[in-house]
Amino acid sequence: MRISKTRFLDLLRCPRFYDYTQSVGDTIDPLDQDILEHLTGDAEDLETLTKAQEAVLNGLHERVEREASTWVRQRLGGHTIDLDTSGGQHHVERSVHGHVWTAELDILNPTDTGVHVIEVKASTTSELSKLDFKLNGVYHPVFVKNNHVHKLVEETAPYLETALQEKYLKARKNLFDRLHKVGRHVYDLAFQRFVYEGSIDYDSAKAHTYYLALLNKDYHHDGQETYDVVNGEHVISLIDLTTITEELQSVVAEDVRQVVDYIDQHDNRYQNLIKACQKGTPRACPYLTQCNPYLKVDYNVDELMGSSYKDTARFAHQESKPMIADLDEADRSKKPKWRMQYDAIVHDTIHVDQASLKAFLSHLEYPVYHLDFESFAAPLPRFKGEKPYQQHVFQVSLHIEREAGMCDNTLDHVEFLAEDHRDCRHDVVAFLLEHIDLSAGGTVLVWHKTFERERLKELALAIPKYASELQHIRDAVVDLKDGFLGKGALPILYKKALHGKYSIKFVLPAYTSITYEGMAINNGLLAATTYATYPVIDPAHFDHVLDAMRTYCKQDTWAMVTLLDVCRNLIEQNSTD
DNA sequence: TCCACCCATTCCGCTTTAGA
DNA sequence: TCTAAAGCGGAATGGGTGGA
Repeated sequence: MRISKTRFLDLLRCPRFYDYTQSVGDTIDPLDQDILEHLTGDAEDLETLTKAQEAVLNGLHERVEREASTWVRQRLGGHTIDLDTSGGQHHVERSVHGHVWTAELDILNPTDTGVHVIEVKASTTSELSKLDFKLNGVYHPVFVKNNHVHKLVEETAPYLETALQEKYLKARKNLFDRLHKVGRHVYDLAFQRFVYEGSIDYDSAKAHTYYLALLNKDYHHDGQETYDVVNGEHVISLIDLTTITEELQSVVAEDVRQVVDYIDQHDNRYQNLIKACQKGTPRACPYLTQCNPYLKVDYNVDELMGSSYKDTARFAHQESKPMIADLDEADRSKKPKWRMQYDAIVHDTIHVDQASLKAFLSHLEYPVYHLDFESFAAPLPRFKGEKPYQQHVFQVSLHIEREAGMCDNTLDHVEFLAEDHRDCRHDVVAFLLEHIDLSAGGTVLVWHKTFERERLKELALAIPKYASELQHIRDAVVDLKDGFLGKGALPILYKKALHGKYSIKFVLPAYTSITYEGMAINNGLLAATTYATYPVIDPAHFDHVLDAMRTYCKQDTWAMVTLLDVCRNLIEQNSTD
């Protein structure tokens, strides 16, 4: 059998995976899954994209590879074999235990002194820097950057004092965990190395260095066409993982052996929900609901608020209680929220914390500006001051409610939409300052305030001239979600239709009749990808597409107007009792 | 005076949730 | 893919107490 890296990692999940591929068949084309994973993380939301749009999105990832390639040539010299060379990515394979293991090396870079092998990831150094640890209030790095290359601190300062050593080893251990955010990239590289070093292409007489190429989270673009070093930072960071991947070779060899055993054994025994299922992530096992059919059923224990996959595994598997209604008194009393959810399902109770809801509403000042941003995050920054994956706001919707309940869907609505890919930050700021007037008080209402507040902060940084005005808007932001979820041990509002969730996707159908069904653009991710693919949209349809985007964004803020009304009505009903 | 022990508080890392 | 906030639980810290 030929086993690619992706296939190998899937088979390694659990003993049962191989049997599923035999009996159920592949549920998702591995190639498609890779594209989806990189670009959106949610397969459902991409269904309406055309092939041309998919190609554009895929190209964004390829651009990162090209930048990495350019940077490798500049930094390390030599001659690179990559996407753009005749053969494309360098294919390698190795025969072990009667199977052929294959890998595609993103960049192979032979120089006079040795060979560099580089795996490019379209993710940032953010998680890498989170490995850093604190001792006595002082932060210590796990990777040290020298001459634009990150190396393990042990390779630059080998003698660490004992207390540091202990903490360091703990942080370092994450690099060996293939399910860890950084570790999975390291493991990928280690597998590439395993295959490469057993292939006919490998020349053991040469020195080999293994790098991960990531986007540098500390890079701020200078707005130029090409990516040069700006303030000592380059958009690509190279991580030297030669030592770690060397140590990982025995682990990979053991895992390869393990996969062969899984294939030979045809083990289809009952499998508990484990971390390797990657539930709730873009890398979730495609057979998750085959192993755990209860996950498809409404009101299962996975809906319990604040529960982890371990809780789900314990209830559903160990204790055979897959439904919230199955929970006994002891389970329910563990968390007030769990009891509330149980009551909502079993007794159909509707939870309303009148006092907290009143308090929330009394804090609102009118006019209330119902605000929503749509934005797009490009892996490679496009405009001056932007970082990799920085969210660029391209659309704003605003419903203005002058007095409680006084808001017309059309008359009190204003919007901004960028119709091309030029830097629109100034336009967005001008729009906000023109329409949001807080001089006589007022509230800026959003759903999930972290998002809009971060964008306002970035806009203030990008356009310092209006920093204080933007800060003023930012200070006036109130999260409508707080009126539902609240801050206490129990939410302010709950009913079983929420399924334990407070995203707009669940709240809207639970409390209103507003629906996004039948809309060409019906979620934020689709709006963002549509913006990203402007250049390939058929000009004959372009106006139609812009209309669809406007309709969607307008509906988002109108939904908030409606939900605020729902809150007020819940109070009124009670006070007339 | 020292130290073991208990309990309460704080710190820290990890996970979950939400937005695009 | 990214980010921040919040919650959780375990580890670390620190104060008080009592016995040697």
